[in-house]
Amino acid sequence: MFSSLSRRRLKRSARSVFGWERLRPEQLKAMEAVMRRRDTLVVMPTGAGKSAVYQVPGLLLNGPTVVVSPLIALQRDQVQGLLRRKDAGAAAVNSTQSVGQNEAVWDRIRAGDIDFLFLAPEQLAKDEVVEQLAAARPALFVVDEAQCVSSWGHDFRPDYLRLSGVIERVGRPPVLALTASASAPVRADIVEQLGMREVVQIVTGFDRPNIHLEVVPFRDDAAKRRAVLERAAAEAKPGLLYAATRREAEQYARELAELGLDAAAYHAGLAVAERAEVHDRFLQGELDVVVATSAFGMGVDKPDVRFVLHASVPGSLDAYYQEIGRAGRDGQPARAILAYRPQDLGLQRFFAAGRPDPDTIVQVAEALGAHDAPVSASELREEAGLTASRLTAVVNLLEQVDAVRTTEDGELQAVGDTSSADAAEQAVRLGDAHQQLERSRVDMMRGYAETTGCRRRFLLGYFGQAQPQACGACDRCDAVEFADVPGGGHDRGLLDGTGTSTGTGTGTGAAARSAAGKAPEHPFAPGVRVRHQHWGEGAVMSEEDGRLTILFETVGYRTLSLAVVRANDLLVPASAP
DNA sequence: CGTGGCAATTTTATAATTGCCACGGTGCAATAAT
Repeated sequence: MFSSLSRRRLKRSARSVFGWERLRPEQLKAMEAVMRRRDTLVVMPTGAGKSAVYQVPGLLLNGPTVVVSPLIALQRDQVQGLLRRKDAGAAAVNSTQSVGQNEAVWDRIRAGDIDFLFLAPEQLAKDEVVEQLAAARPALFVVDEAQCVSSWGHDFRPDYLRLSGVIERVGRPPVLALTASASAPVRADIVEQLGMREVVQIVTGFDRPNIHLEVVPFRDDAAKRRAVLERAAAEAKPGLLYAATRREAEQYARELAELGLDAAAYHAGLAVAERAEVHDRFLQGELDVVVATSAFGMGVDKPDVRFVLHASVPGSLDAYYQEIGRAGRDGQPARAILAYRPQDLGLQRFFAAGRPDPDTIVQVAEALGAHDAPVSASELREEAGLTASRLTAVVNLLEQVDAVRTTEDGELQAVGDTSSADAAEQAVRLGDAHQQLERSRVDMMRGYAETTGCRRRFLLGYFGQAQPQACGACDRCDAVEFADVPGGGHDRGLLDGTGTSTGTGTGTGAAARSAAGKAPEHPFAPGVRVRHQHWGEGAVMSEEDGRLTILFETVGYRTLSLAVVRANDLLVPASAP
C-alpha cells in the first residue's frame, strides 16, 4: 500500500518536473528505498540515470538533499541541470565562489529555499560548514562517485574518509551512495567507510556489449606511436585517446592536428579556461579527437563517442573500465582499443609505489606523541619539514590505525594508549598493504592485456560478474571464430554464435562451454570468502580457465591454479567480514 | 620502472657509446602576485 502510493508519487514527480515518461525498474526500486529512508547503494553504468535516483525523491522529501560530489565543474553542471526544472532549488558551496556568495547560499538554505546542495568533501572538513548543515536538517545525504570513498587511491582525496563522521553530525539522514564501477569488495568498503546500515543494494550489470574490446601488442615504442596515430586517424569519429603523461598527450594532439584532424589535448596542466573550452568543444561535436590524461573523465557525458584508444596501459582495470565506458553510450557499436607495451607498465608501477616512507611515518608519529595537547596540521608540518600532502598521507595512515584523531576544530591529537613506535609500525604495515594492493591492480591490468581468453570475460570477472559464455565481441573471440570455422569465417554472421555453437574450439570456447554447462564442482564461486595460509582472508573474484582470481585484504589480487589449490588445500572457507 | 636529455668519455679527433639525473597522474582549498 505504502509502496504503491509512493511509487505513484515518484512517477508523477518524474513526469511533471523532469519530463521522464518512464523510469527503469532499478531506478524506481532505488527511489522507493530512499523514500522509505533506507540506506541505499546504487551501482549502475554511467548514462543509466543515476542522478535521477536522488533528484526525484529529493523534491518529495521534507528537507534539503546534500550531494557530495568530487568535482566542482561537475557540481556546476548538476546545479544548472536542476535549475532548468521548475520548483527545483539547487546551489553549490565551494572555493570558486566568493565568501558572500557562499553566505547567500546558507541564507537560502535557512529560508528553506534549497532542495539540493552540492559540496566537495573538502568543504565538509570545515567545522562551520558541518554546523550550518546540521542546522538545516538534511533529509538525504548523497555520495556521488562513491568509489572515491573506497580504499582505492584514497590518499588522493583524504577527506572522503571522514564522511561517516559528518553524516552522524548532521543528524544521520539516510545515505544514498552512487557509483558506476564497483566490484563486490569495493561495495563492501563503501558501505563500511560511510557507516551505512542495513543497506539496500541495487546493482545492475556491468557489461557494455556494444563496445568491442581489442588489445594490440607492441615491443617498440616508435612502432606503437605510429600505429596509435594511424588508428586514431582511421577510426570513426569522435573518439578519445588516452595517454599516460601530459607531454605525450600534447605530442599526440599535435601530430593528429598535423594529419588534418580536429584534435586537442586535455590534462590538469592546462589553464582552467582552456580545459573548459576543450571539454565544451568536444561535447558540441567540434572536435574529432581529445587526447587526454586521466584528468578527462567524470562529467564527460557524450553519447556518440565511437572509440576510446589507449596509447598506454592505465594503472588498473577499474580505471580502464571507467575510461572505455565513455564510448558508445548511445548503444551503437563502439571500440575500445589498448595499445599495449609491457614496458609501459613501469610508469604505473612507479605511481603505485607512491606511499609515505617508513622514516617519515616514524618521525610524524614521534612528533605527535611529544605533544600533550592537540596540535594544528600546519605546526606539525613545520616541525617535520614536510609538504602538506605528504603530511596528510602520513596522518591518514595513522588515523586508520586509530593512533591519531582529529578534534572538533580540526587539530590533531595522538590517541592515548598506543606508543608512537607501535603506531608507526602499524601505519607502515598499512602503507605496505596499500602499496601491494596497488601493485596487484597493475598486475591485473597486465593480465587483461595478456589474456588468451575472452577479454570481456576477464574484465567482468574482475568485477565479480560471471560471464559463462565467450562474448563474440573482442579480438580473442574474433580469432577463435576464425580458427574454428572452416574457410576462415568470411561470413560475419557466424559471430553471433560464438562460444555456444562451435564444436571443436581452442581453450577459450571449450572453457566457456564447460563453465556454462554445469555448476562449478568446487566451493570457490565468485564472492565466496576464503582464507590462505600466508595471504590471509580474501574474496574470490572470478574463475577463468582453471585459474582463480582472489582479492586478499593484505596482499591484493592473486591468481591461483584451481588444480594446485585443490591438491594442496591452499584455501579454506572463511566467514563474512 | 623506463625514458629522454645531456655531459663525459673514448686506444689523438669524429661519432658513438656510456653514465647520470630528472621526470612522470588524478583535485580540493587557500594564498600570493598582478
